[in-house]
Amino acid sequence: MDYIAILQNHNLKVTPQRLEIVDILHKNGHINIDDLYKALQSKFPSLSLATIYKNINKMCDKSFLIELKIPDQKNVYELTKKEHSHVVCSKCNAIMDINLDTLSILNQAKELSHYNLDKSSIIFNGLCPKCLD
Amino acid sequence: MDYIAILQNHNLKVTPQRLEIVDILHKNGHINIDDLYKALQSKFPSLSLATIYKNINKMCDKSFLIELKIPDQKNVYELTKKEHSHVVCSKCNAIMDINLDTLSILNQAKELSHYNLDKSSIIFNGLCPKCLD
DNA sequence: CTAAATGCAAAGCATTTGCAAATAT
DNA sequence: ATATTTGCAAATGCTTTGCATTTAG
Repeated sequence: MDYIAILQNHNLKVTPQRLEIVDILHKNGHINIDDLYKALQSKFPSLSLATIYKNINKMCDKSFLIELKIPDQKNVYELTKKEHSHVVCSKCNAIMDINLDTLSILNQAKELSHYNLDKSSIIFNGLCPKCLD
Repeated sequence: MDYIAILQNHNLKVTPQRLEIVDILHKNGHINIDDLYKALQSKFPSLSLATIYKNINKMCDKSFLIELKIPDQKNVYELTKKEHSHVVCSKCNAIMDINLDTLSILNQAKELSHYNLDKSSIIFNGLCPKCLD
């Protein structure tokens, strides 16, 4: 995947730090600030948390990233992609994307609330197959 | 509603501060820490934020309260009641409860994920009827 | 009487800000 | 050449903790 073009399309200068951040996000799917920091240490020993925060915030502002607020856990970040929902393992914290029939759920919510809804944040909690054993 | 009994049922001593917290929660439906603090000032000028945090945390531990993490907003708290979802106005921050067909949504999520899910957190964003005008 | 709750001040984290030096375009 | 980004240190802000005092049961 062409991270360089993606960054440029969002008016973000292409720095080595950013490329690595995007790469880690792409490989991990979802990651929190601390784990991202740890994952960056080896390649950029001098990289500071401040830089991570600045980048993550800017990327969120540009809708390049999405911030996920998960009950009882730290916020995690993921590259923006097609709308989807999440299931989270209460034991090992594994996060998985799922594609619900969001449209019908959203319509249900619109009818019930009379709000003009455009976004949904749907998160489930439970045990993943591995932790079930 | 009998707040005293409710507190006692959860092994929480009945203090004037707690009664007022529960009363405010009951009247407001959803409230964040700061607004709760402000709302308590007049009746308890000496009440400290530490006390609020201690109480809110204890009440959450006892499943007497639920913490709601809303995208781009401060966490809010509500008295635990029958499972439900929330719609939030992106403009005035009004929060409304709705009763979706959670069971079928949960089943859909179970099938897709193969997780053994037991909890869901479903939040929608958009404009409320008032802010639409 | 005992255990728990309150309120204050201090401590602890997470996140943001300011600024000088480095880097991307 | 200019504007942006980085990285450090300091500042901010939110939440928790410790402890002495008060209060509930």
